[in-house]
Amino acid sequence: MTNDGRVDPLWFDSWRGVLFASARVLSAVEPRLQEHSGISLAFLDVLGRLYDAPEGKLRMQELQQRSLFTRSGMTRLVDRMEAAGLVRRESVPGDRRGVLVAITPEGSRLHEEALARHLLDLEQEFASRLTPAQHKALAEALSQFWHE
Amino acid sequence: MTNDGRVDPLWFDSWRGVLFASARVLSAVEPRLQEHSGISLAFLDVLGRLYDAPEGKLRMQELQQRSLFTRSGMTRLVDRMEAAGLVRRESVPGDRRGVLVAITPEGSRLHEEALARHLLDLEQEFASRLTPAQHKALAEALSQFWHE
DNA sequence: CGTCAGTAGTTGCGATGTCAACTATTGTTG
DNA sequence: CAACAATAGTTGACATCGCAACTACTGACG
Repeated sequence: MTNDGRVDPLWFDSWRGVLFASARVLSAVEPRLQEHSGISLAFLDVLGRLYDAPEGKLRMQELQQRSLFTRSGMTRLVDRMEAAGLVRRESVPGDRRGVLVAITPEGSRLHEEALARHLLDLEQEFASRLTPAQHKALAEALSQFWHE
Repeated sequence: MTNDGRVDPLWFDSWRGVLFASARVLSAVEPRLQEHSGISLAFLDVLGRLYDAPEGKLRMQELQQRSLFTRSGMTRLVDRMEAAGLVRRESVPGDRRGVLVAITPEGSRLHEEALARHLLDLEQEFASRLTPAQHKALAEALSQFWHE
């Protein structure tokens, strides 16, 4: 039914590769993170950003913009992380509308442990399947999608 | 707070590239598909598989295995597509447990139109940002993730 | 043949995420 | 400085998806 077996343009396999690689690796790695550290990738992602931030704090706004979530999505994510004791909401000095999200000591500890294991999982599911030259090529070709 | 600015192994930028490329391109392209053709990427994906299948029919099982959905997810997806008149459930001759999903004429028409536009969107958001050599490298490096 | 493990698909329930509307606060402008 | 647009974040209603339990049917084995 295809218009003779080859509809796809030249770049299509490259797109499919990106799509499937991310989906397959994520679905392999996320359950393990959940199992080992009891958190989702979204949690780890936010923990990481706070961990790397000055004083371990960021505004909701900043968290949201650097992530793949919407504002309301970030609100709910932080709700859950706060309920789990990993972050704390604080007020922003000088702007009573804003909210500052601060990582707790428990959040920091969990982040360190979870990230270490997570990197091992990623190593196995993704990194080890490509050569160093391939990693270099991927990084260069695709950096434009996150580098701003 | 990072253990001095560089925790990440060498392959990390390559992974981040894959992750962000897929997320950013999807979130750019999906709303446009929705707007132009009124369907989600999941719909288009299933339509495509049926369109390319002999007689435009596949079993639930086959649809599910070739996709990124679970069995229950595929049940619900097909529910919605059937409600929209794009596919029809039929019985499998010789196995009364099974369900055959058949694309309708309306589904075929929609697929043709939606895919054409979708490829243009992908072209713009993904393909045009890389050189042919880069596409070739990506395709070769990442084909292992979908090529079964 | 009758029993019973295995397979196909659906469904209830809960988790997660979006959109649009809302509240509260800030900033701008005549 | 009063009025009003803009910004920060939250909330309610809803869509989507996975897991585990369920139904129905098939096939293998004694």
